[in-house]
Amino acid sequence: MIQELKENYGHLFEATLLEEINQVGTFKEIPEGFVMIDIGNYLKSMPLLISGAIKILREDNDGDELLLYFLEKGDTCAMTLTCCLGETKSEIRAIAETDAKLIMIPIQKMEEWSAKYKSWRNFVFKSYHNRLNEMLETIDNIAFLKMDERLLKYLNEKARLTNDNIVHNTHQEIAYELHTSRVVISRLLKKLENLGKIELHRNFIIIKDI
Amino acid sequence: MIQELKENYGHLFEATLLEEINQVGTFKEIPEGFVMIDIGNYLKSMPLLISGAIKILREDNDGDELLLYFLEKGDTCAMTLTCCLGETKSEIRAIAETDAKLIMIPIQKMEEWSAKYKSWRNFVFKSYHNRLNEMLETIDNIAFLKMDERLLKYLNEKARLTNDNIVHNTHQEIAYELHTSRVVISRLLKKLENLGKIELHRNFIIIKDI
DNA sequence: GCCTCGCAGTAACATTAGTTACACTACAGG
DNA sequence: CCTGTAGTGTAACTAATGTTACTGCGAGGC
Repeated sequence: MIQELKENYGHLFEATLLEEINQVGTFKEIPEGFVMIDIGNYLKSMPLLISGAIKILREDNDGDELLLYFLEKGDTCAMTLTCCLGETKSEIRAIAETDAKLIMIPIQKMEEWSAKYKSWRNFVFKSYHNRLNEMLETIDNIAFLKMDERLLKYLNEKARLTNDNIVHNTHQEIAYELHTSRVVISRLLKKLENLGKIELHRNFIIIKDI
Repeated sequence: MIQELKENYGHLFEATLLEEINQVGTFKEIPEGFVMIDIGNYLKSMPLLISGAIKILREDNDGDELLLYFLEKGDTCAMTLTCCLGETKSEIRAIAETDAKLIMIPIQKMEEWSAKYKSWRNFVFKSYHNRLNEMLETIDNIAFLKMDERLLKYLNEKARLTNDNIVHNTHQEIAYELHTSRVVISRLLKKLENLGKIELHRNFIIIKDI
């Protein structure tokens, strides 16, 4: 593990902390689609993401979903942080968007390292900072943009994440994540295709003007 | 100052920390409507709220606003925390919703106390936690609720905050905060009045079924 | 008292999004 | 090769929200 840890977090943490992480952390590989955290779960460890992408979702009372944001390499889950400390249930669902590698840290270490390592504190604060900003952007998207703009952003974000201009999703899946209906998505996608921005196929979409 | 500090934060912080806060903090009273932080500001101190309420707003490119959430007694501004650490500009606007009292802490103390006092770390983490949850709730409101439900929630929240079942706002002001138009708000308010939930007057609204 | 201006009520219409229904097609599995 | 199913395209309609335009009211300033 130490190799991947160093590569991704070496510039953030001092050697002694890296050593501690190496000792208590567990390396994990998870497959695309794996539900890492579900709403209502209690969390016993926090993840440091090495590679891949995790999508964070919110659910309403009717079970309808909404995509909040994605986590990438070098990120951790701020929700986990708050859950661990407050010992409250998870408010969100986390699903592997792609295959992913990560290191799980037992939560007791959170507090211990926060006292001991400045770099750890900074990392935790920075994670919160990033997450708050992503939440802000999500709010901007929902509140200020129309569905067609949100859709286009969504497609571009997906393409960026997977480093691939082909988005492998059905209209139905997209509709879930944007919290709307399949028909609406099909309609808007067709409009985007007519504008020459994308190319529609069964089960995948080619993004033409990233 | 020490009196109000003790009353509001005495149970959170140990005596030595309270003493430090007392030494470096500045007591401030601000009037309703005062713009404490604006978008783009750099922040040099963080506020501990003693009394009153602060509203936190987001703005889009067209200058249209959206209410994110309110801060109350015992809260601090998580955005300030992240701004201080990252030395980035503020992404939000903070306006005193009512007259308010607060203690301003120079940001250098943030890091110092985080290393020194467990209770301070917990306070900071808990603040982040609260803010993230409030952002989540805001997202829920915008994404999952219709405008009439959002409006009702807004009115009830206002009444709760000011401890008064009369909301002193024009329709236009409400429209700004919910990011819609005055006509829409007037229409929905009239509907709520017909349902017996509120009573409309010039410049204020009486909430009847809190 | 009169005038002005901000506030609120409402109609009429446009746009956006959500819903229902149905047709068509590609693909997997027998 | 046939068939079932999931995915997609599209029409027709409803609901929700946004926009424009106009009216009337009430309080403060002169």
